[in-house]
Amino acid sequence: MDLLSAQFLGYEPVHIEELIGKKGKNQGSMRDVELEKIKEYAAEDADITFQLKQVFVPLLKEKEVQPVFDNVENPLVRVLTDMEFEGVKIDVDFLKQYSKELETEAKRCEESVYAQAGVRFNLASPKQLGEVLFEKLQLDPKAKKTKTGQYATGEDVLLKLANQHKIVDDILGFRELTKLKSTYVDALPEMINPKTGRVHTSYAQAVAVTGRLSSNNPNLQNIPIRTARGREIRKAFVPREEGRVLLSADYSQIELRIVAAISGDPNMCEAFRQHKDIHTATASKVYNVPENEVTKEMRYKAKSVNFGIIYGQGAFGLADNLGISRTEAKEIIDNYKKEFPNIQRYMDEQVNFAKENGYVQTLAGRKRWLKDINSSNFTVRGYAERNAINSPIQGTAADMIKLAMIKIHNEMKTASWQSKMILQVHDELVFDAVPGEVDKLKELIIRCMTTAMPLPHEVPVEAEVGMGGNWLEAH
DNA sequence: TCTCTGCTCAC
DNA sequence: CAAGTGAGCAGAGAC
Repeated sequence: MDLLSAQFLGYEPVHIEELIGKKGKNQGSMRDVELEKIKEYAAEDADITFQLKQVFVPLLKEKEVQPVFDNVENPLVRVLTDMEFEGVKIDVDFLKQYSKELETEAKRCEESVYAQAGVRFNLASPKQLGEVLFEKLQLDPKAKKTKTGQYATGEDVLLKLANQHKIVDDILGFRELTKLKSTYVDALPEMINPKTGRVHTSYAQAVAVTGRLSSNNPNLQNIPIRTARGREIRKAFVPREEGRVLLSADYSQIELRIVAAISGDPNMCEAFRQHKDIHTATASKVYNVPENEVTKEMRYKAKSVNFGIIYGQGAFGLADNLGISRTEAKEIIDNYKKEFPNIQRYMDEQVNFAKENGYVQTLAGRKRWLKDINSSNFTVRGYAERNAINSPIQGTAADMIKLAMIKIHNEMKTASWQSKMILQVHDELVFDAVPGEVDKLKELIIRCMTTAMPLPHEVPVEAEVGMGGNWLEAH
């Protein structure tokens, strides 16, 4: 859904691009298909449900997904429409000020790079940067190239050169600062709808193949949080009015809980049932030490393995990721498989199921078709096999939060609350709340998120909620 | 002006 | 060969 289609659900039409007098740069094809279809069927005065089925059924492939359509996607349309319509307030003054700071800092990094390189060039061009680093400065005689023959200058490549030349810090600094400035700090104020004074994202319901939502114009699902400078940007996401607060609720380790539950692995299920720190518990098993003797490094490595499992990562990837030898990586993975035997079995089962049936599915019955699963090409087949492992996990998490959103939205609507659900970021929901409703809202959110879709083997689902004067504080 | 590429942000 | 799902920016080059 997007804001435009709101008019067919009884809202006044608000079209961001028209109001700003500027066309969106990246008009997703789904959005256009959706709009055309809706216009077409609206002209025939057809029922909205029917209209949307015309849109989604061909995309999600036939009737077998009907339960997912009827129980999840169709009810979710109204929820997303409301969220898009409500939008989120942005503190423009804060961003304007921050933009200047980023500009100054970026300039300093840039000048420092030119001074150290002994030439001036366009630092924002990976092509030019590669030539400077690997031809003029000769930082790595075995420098990797991209498929188009340029030198690769991605973050991972540069980090490996960091102890060789001080220039690397300034290059990475420049990259971080200009990324933040161009993608968020300068772009967001431009996206404010003059009528509402807020930014209204569009959620795409049928773009991500796993069943996740995606967000665009602007994308509010990739607002920085990892670095200190990036995190600042979240301070600009504020309640719509004086006196209101932002509330943020996160699922805790939802994908790992889903792995545990659908694989039925006894050790991992038990760790969750006992409310243990899952990465510490994993490290304890893998390294065969008591939990109180798990070191930071052991936990860090176990965490990496846990995430790798979700993606179908192998020893090579783990070694690369952790900067350890492939022998050590293989040892860790072998131990992991031994301690959590059902996880390996689950992965094999998913791949075999896909090979026989041509698809895999989530707990709610959402399917992902994998046409390459029996390919004779190793690379192509390997990719499909990792999809077979990952999709049910990522997709089940998507099913769960969507069901929670529907329940929360229904209850808020029925009781005519003034607080609004405004954002979804895969495992997080954000609310713009009035103070008088905060307590009951917190209760509602936690209750719905944790019970919307109970997991097998009594694996508990947990969610945390925070509150504050901006998105950063709410975390 | 459009499209592709490389890169980087999120979960 | 080697880690899943997305969106958006600037550069580079085709037209």
